[in-house]
Amino acid sequence: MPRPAPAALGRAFFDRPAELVAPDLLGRTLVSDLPEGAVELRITEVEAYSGSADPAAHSYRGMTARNAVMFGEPGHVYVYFTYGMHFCANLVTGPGTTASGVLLRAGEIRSGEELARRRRPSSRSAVDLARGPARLASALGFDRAVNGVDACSPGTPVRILPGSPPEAAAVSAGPRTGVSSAADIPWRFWIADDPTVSPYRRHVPKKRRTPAG
DNA sequence: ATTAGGATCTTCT
DNA sequence: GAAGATCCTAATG
Repeated sequence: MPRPAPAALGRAFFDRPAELVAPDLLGRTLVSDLPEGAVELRITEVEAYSGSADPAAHSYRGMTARNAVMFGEPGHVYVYFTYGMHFCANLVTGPGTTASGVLLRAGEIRSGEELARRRRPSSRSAVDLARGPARLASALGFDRAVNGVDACSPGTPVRILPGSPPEAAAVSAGPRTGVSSAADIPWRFWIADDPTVSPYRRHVPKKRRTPAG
């Protein structure tokens, strides 16, 4: 007898290297089920960050208060605050507790668009609601309160529906966006020709304000 | 479509 | 003290 399909992806899915989990997340549905309401998003762009060997990963220099969740169990949500105003969200991956993760970079809102629009009034078109990692986190209502949430437990406010990933031929890969080190590693994955994928931007060091001449 | 500059504050050096 | 896994607006082609 076939057993019923699981309601959400389980721990084993995330207990693999980030660069394998990342493309496998594309095309799947992420559910944000917070008190304010539910939003569903089809994942279209991700980036893999791999613990100790990856100089671009937040975990590269060891555990800190900020990145502690990355060092825990795979399948939890790692949310960080950046540029003094934005949140971005990752899913922690394995194998084991290797402090690896997948940054959720972009997606297409499939339901709850009204709530997403309320959270992101500056987006003029629907494809822009979650086109970029901070936009995505904002559209889903992710902030500090979501950091550390287990996406694999029953009744969790964050989960990934199994769905079906895209054909390998539809997946593109390239260098990660906005990273200053290891800029050559092609660990950004996206669904080719999808309008919700964010534009690639190379890292540019921010220019300091010049006090005088 | 592409570019440039500013916003804003946590985090780690 | 300096940089940052970014976004917005305005100006320009």
